[in-house]
Amino acid sequence: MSNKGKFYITTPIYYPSDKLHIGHAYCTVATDVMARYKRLTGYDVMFLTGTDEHGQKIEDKAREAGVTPKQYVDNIVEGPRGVLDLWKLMNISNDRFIRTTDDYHEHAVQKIFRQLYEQGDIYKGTYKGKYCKPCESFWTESQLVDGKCPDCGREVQDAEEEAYFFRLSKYADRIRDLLENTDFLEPRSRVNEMINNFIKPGLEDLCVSRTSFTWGVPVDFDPGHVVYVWIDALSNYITALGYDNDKYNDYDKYWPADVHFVGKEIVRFHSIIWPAILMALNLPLPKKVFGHGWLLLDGGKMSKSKGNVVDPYLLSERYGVDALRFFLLRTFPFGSDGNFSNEALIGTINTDLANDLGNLLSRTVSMVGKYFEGGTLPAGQAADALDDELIALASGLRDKYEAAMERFAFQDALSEVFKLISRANKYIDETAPWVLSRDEANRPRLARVMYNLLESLRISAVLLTPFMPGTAAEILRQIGACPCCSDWESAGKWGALSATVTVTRGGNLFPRIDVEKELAALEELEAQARKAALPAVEVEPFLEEQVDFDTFCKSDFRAVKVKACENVKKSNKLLKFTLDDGSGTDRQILSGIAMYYKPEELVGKTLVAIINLPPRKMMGQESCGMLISAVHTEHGEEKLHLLMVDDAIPAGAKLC
RNA sequence: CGCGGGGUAGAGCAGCUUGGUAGCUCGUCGGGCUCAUAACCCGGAGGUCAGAGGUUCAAAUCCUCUCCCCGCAACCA
Repeated sequence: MSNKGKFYITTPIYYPSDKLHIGHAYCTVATDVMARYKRLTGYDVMFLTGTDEHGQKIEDKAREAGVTPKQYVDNIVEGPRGVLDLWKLMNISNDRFIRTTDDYHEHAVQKIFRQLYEQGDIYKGTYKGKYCKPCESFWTESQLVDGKCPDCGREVQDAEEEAYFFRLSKYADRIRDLLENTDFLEPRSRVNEMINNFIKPGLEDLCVSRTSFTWGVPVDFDPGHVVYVWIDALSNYITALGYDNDKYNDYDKYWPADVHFVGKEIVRFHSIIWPAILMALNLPLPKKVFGHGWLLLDGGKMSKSKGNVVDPYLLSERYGVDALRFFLLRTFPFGSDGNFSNEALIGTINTDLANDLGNLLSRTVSMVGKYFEGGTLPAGQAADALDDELIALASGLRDKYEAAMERFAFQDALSEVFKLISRANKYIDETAPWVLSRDEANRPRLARVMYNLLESLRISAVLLTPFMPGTAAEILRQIGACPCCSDWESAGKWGALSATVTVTRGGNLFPRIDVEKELAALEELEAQARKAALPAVEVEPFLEEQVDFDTFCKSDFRAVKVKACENVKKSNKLLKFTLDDGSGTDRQILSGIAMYYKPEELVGKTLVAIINLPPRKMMGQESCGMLISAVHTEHGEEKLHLLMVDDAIPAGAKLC
């Protein structure tokens, strides 16, 4: 394999305030595919990912959970089913993983901050904002909701705090030139967004320190200040290579980055702030920033609050990592948003992977085994004009694939591969090997047909390797490809596979999925997950208003005994109680609790009722009073318990 | 007039930069095959490309306006 030089690629460092979702997986898989592709083609690749672990939100989350911020992020990053587990499961081949809480990074950030301060690119000023006293939180004008605190809705007041600022404005012209006149930022549509929204209105200096929280890298020359996200997080791309630290020593080798893959919401930080910081540090700029689209759910974005976060861990376990990896890049154009759905996922697995690719391998290997002793093709094969189209398509595939990959057009690259897979399936129909097999004279021809199919599979498998490493290896194993006909070089050459190859029948690559059943199962799982995400127990908020003693005393609570209880006809909520209230006359009360109790289990119980409410008709029957219950919410579900008291209490006993 | 993206067959999407027969997947209808994971192959039906106007010999594609959906607006990929 020829060494073409280095390739440094990064994902954003994710914010571990919660478990990662399918959107994070999308970005990371795309980066992984690119990294594997570059390695395949002979580059020395450095692939970096990591986590951005400081900030107010994590400080808050940790407090809620009753742990230290470090314990909190440790759990999400290193804990069970955490970030590291997820990337391992998804077969992510990152060479390095950076956490912004790593010592070497923190020290480097302090050095960078100090350098920028000493050379005048960072200065001390005041940060003006709005302050909510009860919440002890700073807000910017734009964060306010109707001019009030977005958290509690109360009035806010003007406030100032001391802060350090980065002279972003100084670099405005150079940034504008970078965006408008180079292909630094892609896709191109993102450039307009940046220019119109941020450059044209004028770049303001950027607040790069905080005193309102402590979970961050301390500014070492000014206690009380912590470095804010910009310098802390963005600089990971160079500190992870060893910039300003002794942990690593690869800065000179790999910087500048060849591409930063980022989500569209952080394009601004990577295309404006990050280059400006690098300009100030007098360092080379990354060659490219690519802002990919989002995975949407039901047309809207994913968010915890919508309770619609899809769990990549679960999907990987259920369908296999390769299927999920493939689906993410096959289905959605990388530069724009895509609609994630379980139907689409299962549909893609069935159509592309099971029916087309899996079945092609299965039928091909099976025929070779059936028609040729020991699954070995004989020498002396007979070509035919019928083969030309297939061979031409397969021979030209690598170049088309490469062109698409170089544009980060994963969807197009896969689409090209599947054109060949499709063509090969058709080729089987055209050549009808089962007909050839009936006459021994056709043996040379039959062997050639099989060889052509194996060759098509081989080239496809090599090119699928970055997307589905495990699957591609299994295909190559089954068709008997040796390492020398499994590399990038060989993918561009028809005929690399030995003519007398021996195949090995294996299991099905991707079993077909029963769509209906599977969707129902997934919905059930997601419902459970949603439920688990809701608070375990919630109770009604307490009333602020006071009730005076006399009013309270007017409510006549009594112990009552259930003499009979039955469902009310045509009602699915109401139970009809016949009660002994100690007066000697039966009392009838209707209560809307049929979904919580069966009538027969209540007979004989001693309950509590208020008996001096005005009688009220429900479903044509009179209810004289109300039974008292305790209510609360569990995982979003209403729960109710009738108040049952000691049976030693006689009917009619007054509660006071 | 804050900015950006989008509105193309029943569903989901590509095509739009560089105008010239409207394409893919699923679904549906019909046919073929039997090697294979009830998979594979062929064919049909189904679209006034959101609406209106303009440029042009020619517009889904370029320009103008209108309507609708979504996202962003200092840190959720």
